[in-house]
Amino acid sequence: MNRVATSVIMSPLATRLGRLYKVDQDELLELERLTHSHRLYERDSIIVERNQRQTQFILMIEGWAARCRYSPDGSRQIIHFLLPGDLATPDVFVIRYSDHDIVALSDVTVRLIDPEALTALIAGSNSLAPGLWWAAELEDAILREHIVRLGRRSARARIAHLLLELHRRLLNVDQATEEVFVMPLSQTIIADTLGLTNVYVSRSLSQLVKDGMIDVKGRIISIIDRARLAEECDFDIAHFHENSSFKESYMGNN
Amino acid sequence: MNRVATSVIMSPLATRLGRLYKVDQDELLELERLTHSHRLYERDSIIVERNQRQTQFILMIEGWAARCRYSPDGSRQIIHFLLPGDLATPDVFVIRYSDHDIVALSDVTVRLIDPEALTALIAGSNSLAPGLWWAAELEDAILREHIVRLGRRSARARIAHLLLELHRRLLNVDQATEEVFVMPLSQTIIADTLGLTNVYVSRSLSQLVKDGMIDVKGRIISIIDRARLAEECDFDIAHFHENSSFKESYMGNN
DNA sequence: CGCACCTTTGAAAGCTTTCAATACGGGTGG
DNA sequence: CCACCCGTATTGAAAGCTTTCAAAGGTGCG
Repeated sequence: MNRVATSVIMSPLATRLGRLYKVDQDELLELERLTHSHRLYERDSIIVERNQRQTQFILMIEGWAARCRYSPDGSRQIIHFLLPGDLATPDVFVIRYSDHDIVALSDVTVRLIDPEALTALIAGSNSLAPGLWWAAELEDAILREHIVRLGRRSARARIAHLLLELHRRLLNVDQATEEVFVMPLSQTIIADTLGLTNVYVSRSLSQLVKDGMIDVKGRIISIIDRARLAEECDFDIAHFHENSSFKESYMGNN
Repeated sequence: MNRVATSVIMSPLATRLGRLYKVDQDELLELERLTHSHRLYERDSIIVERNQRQTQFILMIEGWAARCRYSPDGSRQIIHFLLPGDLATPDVFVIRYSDHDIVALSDVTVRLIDPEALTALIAGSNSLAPGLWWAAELEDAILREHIVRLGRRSARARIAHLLLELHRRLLNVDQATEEVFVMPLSQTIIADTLGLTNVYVSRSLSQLVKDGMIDVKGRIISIIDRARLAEECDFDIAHFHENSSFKESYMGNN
């Protein structure tokens, strides 16, 4: 835990960009070698604060974080989970003040990159810009999916859908096997994500277990019957845009 | 209705970018003069279809449209409203196939711009790229706000919040007065947006009217008591990022 | 005038929350 | 090694918000 990855080992972001969006390996290495510093955050600490001036391009290396908003009554809505390889502040180039908090849900390691250094690197590359842009668009797609989940699905289906989504995202950064993954979230955090209460998350989750679709052992989730799970919540991986490539984009060499 | 704006009159997008993000007027004129074609869509027609290959940068000129997703049971979730001046396909540069539908909610006029022509224009400009990027980030902020709305607010508050948000967005493109705006949406469409039923939208909306917060006459909405409305739903315009400027961004000349 | 679409209203049912109490699990100290 | 503790998870019963089903009332337009 909290060990800082060395530069020779590909970061989770590079893994995703290379594997899923066919970004050139050598340009990914440039990204890895870019001057930067790592920073650790303990669980429950604030990585970015709402209304705070943003100055760094922040990249998730290890651990889980979340974008969230707090309401006056103290309730919290988790907007998006940030996993290893995700861009925490893709908007640092054009937005000065963050409109939400980013909090660490586990101990977290991030990389801080100077926006101007990144701009310079991108200028000398032809696959990095579309690659990073693709990663940012991927988050948008997940946000849209989250809206559908909140607006049109039952508690059971919301939970099933979230599990499948997180599993897929972890698979894409080599942090899950085909059937098992670690989800460091309390049921209260899941509730804050899905617009439910922790009590009802407990009830619904144990129903999924009883129905033989998943298995839960502490923070370890096993997908037992993916087909039934996916059918129940209308899960579709199309929105992960995994069959794209920068070479086929309008920013590629086509 | 459906009259095509001439190139000399600033499009709603240019209005927003100039006024809210301080993009240079002359560069905005370049954008207006860019080769392009207009296209009309009737109400209920499909502007972009899910899984369809995207090829054009589409700009909303007139009318309302929505990003939406249909579930197997036939229910629909509206993800985001597209108003005049909005970017319908900001992701055309890096995403090949759309993950959702864009449908016309009223008769709609759009501008179709060739992505490569836009790329060329942006390359010769220094405020257009951050401007368009800012507009895209603004949509992200609205999506995040929508998630909070769906996850953590009552039906009443969801409706109040949506009304205030749409009012603000229309104000920013000169399509509303301080108190009144036209919302060409049936209550069923509002329900599809807010994760409710049309019946309950009707009940909640008439409560807001009875409580003297708003007035509804057909499609014309009047904000009567903005303060109370905003307080009830915790509305905050910070996420519109209206006090930013490209000159203060990492892509500006700072 | 009549049809199509939209809104309103009532009553019953349903999903989820609330409140409150009990159980579990992992780490610490005796 | 066991007792204790704290955060987390589970369970029950009652209440509440929203949906469903159904029917009636409006509104605009050909």
